[in-house]
Amino acid sequence: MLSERRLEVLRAIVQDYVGTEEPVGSKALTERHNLQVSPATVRNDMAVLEEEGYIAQPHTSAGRVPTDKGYRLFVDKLADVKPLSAAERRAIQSFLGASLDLDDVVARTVRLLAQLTRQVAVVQYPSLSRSTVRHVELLSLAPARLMLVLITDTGRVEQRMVDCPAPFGETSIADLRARLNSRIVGERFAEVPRLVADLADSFEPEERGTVSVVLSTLFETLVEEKEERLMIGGTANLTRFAQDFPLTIRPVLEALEEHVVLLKLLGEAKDPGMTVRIGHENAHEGLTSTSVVSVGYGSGGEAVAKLGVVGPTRMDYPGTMGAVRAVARYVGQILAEN
Amino acid sequence: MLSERRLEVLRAIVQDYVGTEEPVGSKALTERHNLQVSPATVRNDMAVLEEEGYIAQPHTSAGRVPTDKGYRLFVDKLADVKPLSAAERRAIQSFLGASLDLDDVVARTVRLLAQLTRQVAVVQYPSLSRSTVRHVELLSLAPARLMLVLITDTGRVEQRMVDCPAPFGETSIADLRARLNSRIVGERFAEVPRLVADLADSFEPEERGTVSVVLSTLFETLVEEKEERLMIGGTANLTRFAQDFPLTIRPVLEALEEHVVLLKLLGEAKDPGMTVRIGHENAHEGLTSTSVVSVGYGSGGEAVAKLGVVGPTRMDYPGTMGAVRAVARYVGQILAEN
DNA sequence: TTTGGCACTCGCCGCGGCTGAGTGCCAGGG
DNA sequence: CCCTGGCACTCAGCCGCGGCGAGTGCCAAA
Repeated sequence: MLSERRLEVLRAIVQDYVGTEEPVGSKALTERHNLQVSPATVRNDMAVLEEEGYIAQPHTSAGRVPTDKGYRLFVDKLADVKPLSAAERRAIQSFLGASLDLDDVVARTVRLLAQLTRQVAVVQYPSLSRSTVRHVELLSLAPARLMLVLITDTGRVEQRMVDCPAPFGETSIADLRARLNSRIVGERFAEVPRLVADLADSFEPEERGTVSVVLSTLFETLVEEKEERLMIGGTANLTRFAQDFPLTIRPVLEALEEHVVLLKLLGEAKDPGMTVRIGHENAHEGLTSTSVVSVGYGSGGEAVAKLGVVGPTRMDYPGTMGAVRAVARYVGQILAEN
Repeated sequence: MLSERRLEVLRAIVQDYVGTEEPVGSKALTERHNLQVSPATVRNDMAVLEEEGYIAQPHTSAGRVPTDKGYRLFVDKLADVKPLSAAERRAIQSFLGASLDLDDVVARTVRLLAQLTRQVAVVQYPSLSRSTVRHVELLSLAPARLMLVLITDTGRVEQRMVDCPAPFGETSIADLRARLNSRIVGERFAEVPRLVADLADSFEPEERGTVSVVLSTLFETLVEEKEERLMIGGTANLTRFAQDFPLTIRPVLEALEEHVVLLKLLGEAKDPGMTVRIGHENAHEGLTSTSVVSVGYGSGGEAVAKLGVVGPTRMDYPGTMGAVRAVARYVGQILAEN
């Protein structure tokens, strides 16, 4: 177990390094933080911290830099989430308050988060399986062609074409529509397949085939494929780390374009509260020198999706966590009002 | 007017520079292209070309580099669009062929274009005002709350909430829905406001207010605000120009995040065929060192939107133009089949 | 108009020395 | 036992230097 002062030294190292982006030495530390001890003592402490793997030197005779393990300790034990300033909160409220529909909410949230944290923002659309059904609509576009529209309580709208094996009359459509709605409105999407499993049985034999095709294409595609969408923004912020540029930024941009990767990443954060994944804790190769701060959000009590930011491991964790959490809360509020 | 050989020299310079990314000198030119003249002659020609502003030297005693004006001449007079290889065409077809719906088509197109050109791809969603109405749907979500869903012939679906001043009965909704559909199905969106202007008049006085609110919120928002959307991809390709990195890439990423800017850019390209804007021809400041190759696409004869790529002025114009044109054609085909 | 020759320019590269921040170690003192 | 000041050592980064070579412009001859 590390002594109180050594933890304090680690905290100081993290703070200074985040601020200056340069390896920090013992002398600078004692000057910038009033540690009440001499540089020599700090040196000894740093030697111990290095021994334990919390910090490292880029090369001999340079200052120290926190390791992933060091950041982890910092985040877990040494840092508090920094609340936003009143001005920032007002900015959030006025910016998100003017949203028109779900697409707009998501788009604005991404911009806002990128701006507040000066990092790359990622916002997942409210997940279907965790939302409830507000309305189902069936439209006949052509004799054997239907369009199915789903509306969720979070305002998300999904539609899909369905090609029927045989023409399907208007009255049958109305019938199916009514039955679908009466069965599943207010239910969670995850429950829908179960709830409508036997729906085809109650139709005339010659219509049964069509109904079951509609139902299966429908729920398969909606639940499985279109389930997860997300929007990212603020990629220009990546250029702020001029460091070892092309090498660092390339794999990150590539990873960000792979929405599947990001969704998996967000999905792995099981904690419904805030999750911070640091450096190599991220499974994906392109993101091993970045940290991901994510949190669930949703209208009312439950989280229906996640949002967060991706930035260098050398980031301002307290500030970022504060911004992410605050934005998540306001978005939840906006969705609930909808 | 430049002599034939001087044009040939310019073409050779552009080709070599695009290939090597390094200023090209007179000797290298005569070696790599069989110009049948000596380096000294080429030097004289280059002096003239520089005089005329087609090429420039980064610094004394270095090779020459094409200017924007040089690229312009190259594109206009010296280059042919390079058709794709059979393999590439097959790739396009199989990749786009599997698309499910419009979102999917657009997403796949972006990926495809980015991959083919190894540059940043931009695809605009089919514009509403240039599409025709396939179907209009009105749903009652709550007594005084409607949802309006528009489906276009290109498969695009737009929805919007409408808060009514007073409750609106089911039969009235059905009535309005039927009248709307009978009036505007098959018509262009741009015509819709005109076509339904007098629709409210035919309703009972007490419903008139609601109907007109529905119509106005509706068409205003849809036509004006949600008109233009686009998707971009392949930003990781920006990292291929390691050159003066952070400075170059930053403003481009910023510009790409401003969809409004890109839409304006695409909109300015009046030519329904292919348009190439080189360097400073792009009004936006962040894009003055990039070129934009864009082309309209659409189902059937008319262009309903644009797609293109953004890359460094030093790009393979013939190849890029070939890829952009080919992709646009296939996308049009896919949309027409829908 | 083209060509070979020639002197000149100047960015790039590798070398070597200097500097200074930072370290590790040690002996002395609370 | 822990802290402290002192001291020698290390090494990345910076600067200036000289040589190299690709490339140029000019000129006189064909």
